[in-house]
Amino acid sequence: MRLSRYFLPLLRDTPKDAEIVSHRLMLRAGMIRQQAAGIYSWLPLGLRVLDKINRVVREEQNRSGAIEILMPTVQSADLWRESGRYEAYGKEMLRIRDRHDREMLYGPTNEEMVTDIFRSYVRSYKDLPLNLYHIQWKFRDEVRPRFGVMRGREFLMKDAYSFDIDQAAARHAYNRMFTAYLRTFARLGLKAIPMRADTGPIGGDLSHEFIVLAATGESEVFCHRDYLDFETPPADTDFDDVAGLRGLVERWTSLYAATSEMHDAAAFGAVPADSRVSARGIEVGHIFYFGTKYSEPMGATVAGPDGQQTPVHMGSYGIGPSRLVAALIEAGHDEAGIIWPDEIAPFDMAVLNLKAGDAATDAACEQLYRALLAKGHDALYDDRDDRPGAKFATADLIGAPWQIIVGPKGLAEGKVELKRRAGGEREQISLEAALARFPEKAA
RNA sequence: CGGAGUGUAGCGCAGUCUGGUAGCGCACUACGUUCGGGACGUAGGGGUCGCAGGUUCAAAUCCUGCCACUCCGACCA
Repeated sequence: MRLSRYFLPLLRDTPKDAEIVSHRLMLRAGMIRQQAAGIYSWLPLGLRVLDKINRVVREEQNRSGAIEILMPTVQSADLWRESGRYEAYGKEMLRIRDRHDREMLYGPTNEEMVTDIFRSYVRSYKDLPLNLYHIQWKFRDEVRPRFGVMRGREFLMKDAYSFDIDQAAARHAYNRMFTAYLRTFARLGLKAIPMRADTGPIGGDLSHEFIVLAATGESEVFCHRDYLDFETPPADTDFDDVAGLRGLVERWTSLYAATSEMHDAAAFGAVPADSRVSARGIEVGHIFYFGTKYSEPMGATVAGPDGQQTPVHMGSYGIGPSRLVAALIEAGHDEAGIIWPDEIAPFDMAVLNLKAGDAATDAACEQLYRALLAKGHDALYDDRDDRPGAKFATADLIGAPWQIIVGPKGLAEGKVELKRRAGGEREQISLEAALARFPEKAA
């Protein structure tokens, strides 16, 4: 992308409403625009990041055996009356009437709807296990939205729903998703620790929140230090290996870890003092097993091996990609701007033309830029006729993992500068050598 | 929903107490000089002062009502 033809509305002054660093940087980098309290437009740079997070989330969901669908944002109240939640959900649910005065709602979650889909088609235990997910906008009319997209009213959520014949099978579905979540957050460069959690209005009796430790986190959390060094399940994990996943989850839940609601001071006190971590955390994922809470009232049953109809055991599993954008910035930034993980960065590298209009510099940049595109990289080419300082500042702010700095001085010696955003390491190398650093990228 | 604030140009702010032609910095436009870590000069453009009433010769400023947004608390992917 040529910056001169892009839409990247950067701000030099920080809007006063932005309190936390991720919100400030998202506004300054032109990623989002607030439209109302807790409601945001996603501008090109922000959308790129969101899409890249979604891609990782999808890959790991698919790997675990979940199947993607897409359900609507607007739902019928009737469906929610079946589960009893239309009354129970309260003012957080945005209720709407259509032109025929039918009661509708903007979905805060999709248990009812996915259960309806399930009961409409699935008749036999032989079709289980089944896990359906979608990535869709949700609306929860929070009393007090804050921290930008960290706690918006409208937010993007990946929500998966598992259907199994009995509790033991559902437990394995839970473990599959648990494992997928560990992988997802690790791929995003985040250390997310699963913590026993309260189940809230979703219901059920088995639930974990995945918490990223961060100074600006909303909740107080307590855990064993060893979790920070636990290894991530590998990509070739066998998601059908019941015993293997059970062992994995047992290990990841063997040590103390709890949010403040579930905190047990005595149990935490039993952890050796130098292993106690008491910190703040950002909830980036939440998984639940809730048995037949929805399948029973809504009649989601299948025929078992004995021919009898039995309600299916369900679980639901949420990740907030829009919140993850903020969490990633909280975890990766410095004074100059955002430092993205390579896989999530909106652009893989920025080519900085330090003297746009200079024939030799322009030619070198063009050559570099086209070659990078041809190799499948998302390259950003800063071809604006602007001062070098402004270009460095822009590149630092938006956080491309690499900067390739091309100017007349370097070119006179046949060199360009390659700079790593994360550590700031720089080296002067030939244009060809710089290009060789970025091999063909798989689509 | 309780408490505290803020609404003046795209962003950050002054002006409001004490009513009298709407300002500053950045950004934007034009020209010139600059150019390896957010330059400088000159000349410009851009505002129903959140909205609606009221008081007054005169309202950004005073009064009343409303709306929006932010922060602290209780609640939450």
